[in-house]
Amino acid sequence: MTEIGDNSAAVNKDQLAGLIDRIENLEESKSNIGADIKEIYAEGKKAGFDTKAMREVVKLRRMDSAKLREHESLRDLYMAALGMLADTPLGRAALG
Amino acid sequence: MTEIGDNSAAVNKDQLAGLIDRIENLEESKSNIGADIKEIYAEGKKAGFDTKAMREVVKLRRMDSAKLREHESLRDLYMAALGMLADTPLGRAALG
Amino acid sequence: MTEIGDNSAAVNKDQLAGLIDRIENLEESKSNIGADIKEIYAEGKKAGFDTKAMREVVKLRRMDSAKLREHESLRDLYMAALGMLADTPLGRAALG
Amino acid sequence: MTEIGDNSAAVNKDQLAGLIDRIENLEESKSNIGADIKEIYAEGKKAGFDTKAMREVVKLRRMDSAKLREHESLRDLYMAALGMLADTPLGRAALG
DNA sequence: TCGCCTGATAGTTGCC
DNA sequence: GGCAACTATCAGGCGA
Repeated sequence: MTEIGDNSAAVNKDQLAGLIDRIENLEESKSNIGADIKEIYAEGKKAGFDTKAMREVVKLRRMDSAKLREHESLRDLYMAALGMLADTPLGRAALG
Repeated sequence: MTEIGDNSAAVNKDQLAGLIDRIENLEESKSNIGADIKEIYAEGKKAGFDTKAMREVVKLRRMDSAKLREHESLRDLYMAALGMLADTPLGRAALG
Repeated sequence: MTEIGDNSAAVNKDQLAGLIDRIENLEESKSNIGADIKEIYAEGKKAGFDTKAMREVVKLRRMDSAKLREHESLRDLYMAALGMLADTPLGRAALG
Repeated sequence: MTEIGDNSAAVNKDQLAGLIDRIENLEESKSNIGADIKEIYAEGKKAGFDTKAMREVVKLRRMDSAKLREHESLRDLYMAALGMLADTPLGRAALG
């Protein structure tokens, strides 16, 4: 066991408390932002937009386009292997 | 308060216990099946398949195709509105 | 670049189909069980039980066996790791 | 049949772009905060704290203020609703 | 009955 | 590379 004298313990206590405090503040901010985002989706919904589609747009835009295409290729390959690439726009694009 | 005599209380106790028991058994089965599914994905991964793509295939197959196309249309419409439908297979399909 | 050609699809086709099939079967079972559970709640409701209360019983019993234990072990671990904090406001707050 | 034509896209285009833009900005903030939090944990680690224990402190403090309260109110509600069960094995298990 | 909101589940990411 | 924590999505229940 390392020796924990009063001083070093005191230092650590304050230090730890400081770290925890900073983390908790940041987490609260993060949480507030989450709420804000939620509100915007709600706003979009009231304006007649489809929330699910909005979310997917955001997701697609966030994805690196190289990764995105790789993922799509793979998925389409699997779909093709299952004989399911017939009559969707997606399927046609992949086959084209 | 309704009057709850011993008999009626007894009946209800057993009945309730039975219901709860059946529910808990079913929930356990459900949970086991979840674990089984997880295993199959792991198996697929070991066989060299991309798990993420597999999941999306399952998801797409599960979706009612009418709903799926509606969702895709909407998403593409939004993407188009944002000027982002240029150089992906997806985009070309939607524009085509 | 990975080669996305006929052969790679051909080799794994049956295997993939098998995996997907097994997953879909399990998902269906799971879904059926969900329906069964729902029925039991309905049955309980017809028998005069309060559905919400029933759900709470199930939830609470689930928590009691899992989460409360986790909570305790979490607390123990925390106390062991951070015993040095036992008499600070922070420590008291966390332990209290 | 819904009309998917130029006009519907045109009408909402700016509005949609605005919403998406706001969301993306917020998500970026959120993501930055996440990075900040990560840094603080790293800082704590360098200072000799156990990261896992730190995370547990944060988690526990979060639980203490939120979940434990919920757990209690759940239990109260359950007790009120099902007081009739107070002295059955089931009841004792749930209440115990 | 519809919309909202919470709780459950699935998916992703980061750590070991 | 597997495992565990966290996040985001989805579905079901509740209240208006």
